[in-house]
Amino acid sequence: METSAGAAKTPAAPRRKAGRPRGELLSRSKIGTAALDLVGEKGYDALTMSALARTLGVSASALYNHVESKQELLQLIQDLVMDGVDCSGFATRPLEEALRSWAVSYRDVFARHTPLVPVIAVLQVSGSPRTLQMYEEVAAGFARAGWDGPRIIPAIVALESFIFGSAMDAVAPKDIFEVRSVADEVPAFSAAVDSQRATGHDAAQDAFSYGLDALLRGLLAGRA
Amino acid sequence: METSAGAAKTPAAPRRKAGRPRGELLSRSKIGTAALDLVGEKGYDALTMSALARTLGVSASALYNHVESKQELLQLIQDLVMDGVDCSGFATRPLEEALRSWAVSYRDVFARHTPLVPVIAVLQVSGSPRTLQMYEEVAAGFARAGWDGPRIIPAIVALESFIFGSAMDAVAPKDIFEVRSVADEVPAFSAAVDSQRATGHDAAQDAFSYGLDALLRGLLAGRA
DNA sequence: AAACTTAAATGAATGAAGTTCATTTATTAG
DNA sequence: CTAATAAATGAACTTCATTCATTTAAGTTT
Repeated sequence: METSAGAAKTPAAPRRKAGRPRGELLSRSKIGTAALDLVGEKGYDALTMSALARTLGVSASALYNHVESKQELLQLIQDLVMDGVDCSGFATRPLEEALRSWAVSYRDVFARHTPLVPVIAVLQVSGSPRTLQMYEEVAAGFARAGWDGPRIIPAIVALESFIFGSAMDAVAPKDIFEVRSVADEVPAFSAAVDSQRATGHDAAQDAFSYGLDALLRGLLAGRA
Repeated sequence: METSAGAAKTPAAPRRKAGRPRGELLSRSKIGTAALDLVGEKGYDALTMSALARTLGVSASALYNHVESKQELLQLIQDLVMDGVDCSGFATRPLEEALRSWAVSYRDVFARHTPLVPVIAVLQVSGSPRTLQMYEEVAAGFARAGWDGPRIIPAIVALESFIFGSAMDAVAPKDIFEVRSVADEVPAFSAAVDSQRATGHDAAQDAFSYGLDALLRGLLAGRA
């Protein structure tokens, strides 16, 4: 990271040599976990540099000795959050099954952390150890199932795109498609909305289930 | 909101009755198109209330007579942007073909407007006439192809989720998967990355193409 | 032990952004 | 003519992220 090829820059990485006032107040990992705790308790709106500093008993500017920007703070959180994604299936179970449970837990995790979606989608994976580890397990699963090398990354990215989109969907208000007021202007659409609603299912959940099935079936069929 | 069924709240909707100083300086649609122009020229970072007001020859606070918040301004832009999505296929061509060209143009449009993705994903469709019209055409396409009512909305939402995710992907730096520095820790993944790169294709483009094919195939097969 | 070096915390200051509000302006209705 | 009203103004407010000069407290060196 700090060595040669351009990656995230660690700012004055604590070299543990000289003077720190009271015992070990701050560190990147303490900042990261405190931020994640704060988000868990009060949500992303409450995650400000000064609020975070307050929970750490420190001033806001002190954070900048360990983290370059709020963007980088979000990356720290993102990597921690990745721990919640279940990759256990790839080692033992058939690819389709492993992918399905991975995708479900991946979506659930990011539905609880939607503000991270735009962050991670554009993030250098090499900066996030846990994220990298996840990709390794998934890629190994594909390889073990005999997939062509050049197809593996596109398949993963396609699944992720669907997962991220679905995570944002999952937190949308349930009445996005409320169109009774203009039903006559959009008859086919409002009929479709009504008949979906009549099933009693959550639309976002249905879309994710159907979509994931379709995507997996399409991907796995296309390979054979 | 103020009446009964929740819809977009028009703030003090210009009732065209009494006093306006000089001839028709502002209106919702003028604000919307000016905002879209500004974004087109200088990007979303340059879209601030005061910068927008400046291009309109007006003070920032004046905008709040027509638009409730910046969030609502983004919704105005979103609806205008929807005009760029090509829905022409649904009227004339077979469903799969129509969906494919719709999805491609939908992704392209939002790849140029990624900051809108989190906005639209959570937006009441009834507030956006053009968006609503788009849904109508798509839903009608499904219905004409004989789809079950309750399956139509989930299919559309699943496609949209994939499209939004792919749009964000399309603007990610091309070197997100640069892992040479840690290749030995993630052998399967870095092998996959290398073999994809060897094809010379753009990874995001490949992922979108493969994924869209897979998703369409899966959706359309699942119905039969 | 005194002097030097250095990581790290402080707190005040900056600047950008969205938003509010009392006031003014100019038009139209009665 | 007067009253009512929509709409623009500009100053003020708030909340953030971020910067910087300074201070604090540990090690290191001589």
